[in-house]
Amino acid sequence: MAPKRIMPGKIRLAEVAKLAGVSPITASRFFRNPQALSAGKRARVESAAKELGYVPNLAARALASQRTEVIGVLIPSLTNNVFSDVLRGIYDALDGSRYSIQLANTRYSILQEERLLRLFLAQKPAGLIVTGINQTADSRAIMETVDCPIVQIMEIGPSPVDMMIGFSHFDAARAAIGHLLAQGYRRIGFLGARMDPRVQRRLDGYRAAMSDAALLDPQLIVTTAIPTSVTLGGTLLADLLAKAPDIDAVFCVNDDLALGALFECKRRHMAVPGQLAIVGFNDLEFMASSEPTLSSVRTNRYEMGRNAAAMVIETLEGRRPAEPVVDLGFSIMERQSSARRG
Amino acid sequence: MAPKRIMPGKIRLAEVAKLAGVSPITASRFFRNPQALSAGKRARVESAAKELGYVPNLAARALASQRTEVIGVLIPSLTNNVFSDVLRGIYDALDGSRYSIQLANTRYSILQEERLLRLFLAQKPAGLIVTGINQTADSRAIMETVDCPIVQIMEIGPSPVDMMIGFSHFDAARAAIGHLLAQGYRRIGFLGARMDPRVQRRLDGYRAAMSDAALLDPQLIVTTAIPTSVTLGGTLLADLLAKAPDIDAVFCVNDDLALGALFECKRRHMAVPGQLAIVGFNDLEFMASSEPTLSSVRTNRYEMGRNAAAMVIETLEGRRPAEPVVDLGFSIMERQSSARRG
DNA sequence: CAATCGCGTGGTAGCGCTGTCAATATCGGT
DNA sequence: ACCGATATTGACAGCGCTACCACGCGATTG
Repeated sequence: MAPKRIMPGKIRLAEVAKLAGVSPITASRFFRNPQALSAGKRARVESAAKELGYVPNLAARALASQRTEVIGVLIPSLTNNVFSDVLRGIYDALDGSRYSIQLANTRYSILQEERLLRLFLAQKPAGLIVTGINQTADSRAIMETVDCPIVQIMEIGPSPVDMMIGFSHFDAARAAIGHLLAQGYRRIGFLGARMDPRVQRRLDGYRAAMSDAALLDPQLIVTTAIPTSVTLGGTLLADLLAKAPDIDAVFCVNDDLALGALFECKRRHMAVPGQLAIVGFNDLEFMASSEPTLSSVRTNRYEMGRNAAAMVIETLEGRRPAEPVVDLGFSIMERQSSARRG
Repeated sequence: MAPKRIMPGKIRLAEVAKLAGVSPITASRFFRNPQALSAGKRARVESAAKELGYVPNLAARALASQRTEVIGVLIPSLTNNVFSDVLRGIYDALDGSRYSIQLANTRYSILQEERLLRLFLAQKPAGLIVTGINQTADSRAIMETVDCPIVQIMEIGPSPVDMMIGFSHFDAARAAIGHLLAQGYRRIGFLGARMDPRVQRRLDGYRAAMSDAALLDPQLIVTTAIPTSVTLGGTLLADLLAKAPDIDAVFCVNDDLALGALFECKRRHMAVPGQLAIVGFNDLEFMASSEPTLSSVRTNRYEMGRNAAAMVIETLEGRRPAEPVVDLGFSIMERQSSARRG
């Protein structure tokens, strides 16, 4: 005899349909496209579902419809609080929607990213959010053939795979240097860690600004591939001071380095900004309440995540955003650590 | 005529089985329980799968087997870097395994947690990781009837739903106060934000230690429901100093508050630890490189996440951990900010 | 030597939902 | 009153995989 794996007491769509006095397919439509039903049936199905406590089986739905309601998110790091802000934005945007997140960590490796991308795509995600614009050629090719909305976040560039939201790291860094120049600083050092593509572009922005002012000097630049930390900020500043003792300011590629640099100054009894001005990047919360308060480049990370997720959802719902590339910009937060010189 | 939705060129298990010259069911077994196959067929299926680039359809698998390979994770906050360390541990532990993570944010609400729990459970997760031991009665009841491994993380308590990994916040706070007392401090303030259950237990630990030393004074305690931040640390310290100007030390329930308190001291030209000793909680990276370096209570957050995920996997694979409750402990990191008095 | 056991394998039928298309009901216009 | 167009609804089959059982075969047992 044929084995019947009956699930006793389980509430399926069929039960809801039966209670509502409609066919299963009509009940199904209620969940996917409610306005296609007449008001009467809509109400009946709704109350039947509520009464029975119906919860759709996502696996069955995914199998039958050949797509999922999962948005894949690829970020390079879970440690970096920059990404936790972005993630928070993404989760907030999806809260209450039918979509959920599948998160994966590329660890700043584009090969790892490609592997994860293939893994995600095999499960037919509803959409994809990827970090940055430096994917492998294969990754890019794959993404271009996939027919789900894709948003590249954190930065903007010339040729989006699909959509893009972020800001110009080059411009932001250049503006930060512009601010220091305007405040009267001349020997402006650069502290960089990890040196991922976006940090690299900040370095390019620094170079451009310094070069335009005829102040570029390789001695002013200290970088490392080591992941960033507050401790590292102190170490790098020490290195920089050894190479170029006459610096009057430092631009740090992130706020952790800036904080570490500040502590290093305290340790050396160097006045900030009296002897050394400091500017960070990202404008994390603590920058506004340190002593002295630390100048930084504010980036809109939460909004980036939130809008990226919103763009995916809008596209999925047929309301494709008018502008596929969104520049969220940045702003220079001028605080005590970069007060006008002298 | 019946509509056939044929998927052209798609590689299904049937294709793999055909190429390997076995039945689909044998091919299926290869992926679920390889050692049940004879060596010959195992090799044949393996090479066939590789040759065709077969990727299993997770939705079909979930539908047919009535379970998923998803481990649900409920955490209260995405912002708090304490949780990002835990998450990193979880993701690292699952890396390379067949399991994936479904993450949800309870925003410190146990009602929200209950809602998310129901949502997760409806999709039959392979396992569950939840934060803390303060669930609603309903949540607890639900969890106790579910037959998947569940790990409660961040703290330990008397009656685990299933498994548990963490440490005693009470003991940790009491030990921190014990350290300050041993260093000669007597008027020790308490700074608390958010006041979630774990922070509450730290307060209890503080109270116990102070009470044992006959030093407890309500004026020494400043708490708020506001979420924590560095800025808030400064504000709370200012409040405390207004209430009790004669304090000689502060215990902060987390490191952000401690950093904020440090900056507030600098602003007031109060020497640390000369006029005020500071001890934080969690031992985030910056605590060791501030000026002065800040004492803290080290908690093993990464290990907590990593072990929690490992415990779930072990249970799923039939190797249930010998000890269902794991105390990861803590350690007092004694640094400059709580140097011996005088 | 027959009865039993267990391993490796395959056949069959469904898991719960939705795509496709046909069928019916409703409606305005002539 | 008739026609075609539009809104609603339903029947059917199948998405890709696995649970359940059956079966054949050699090994074990008394």
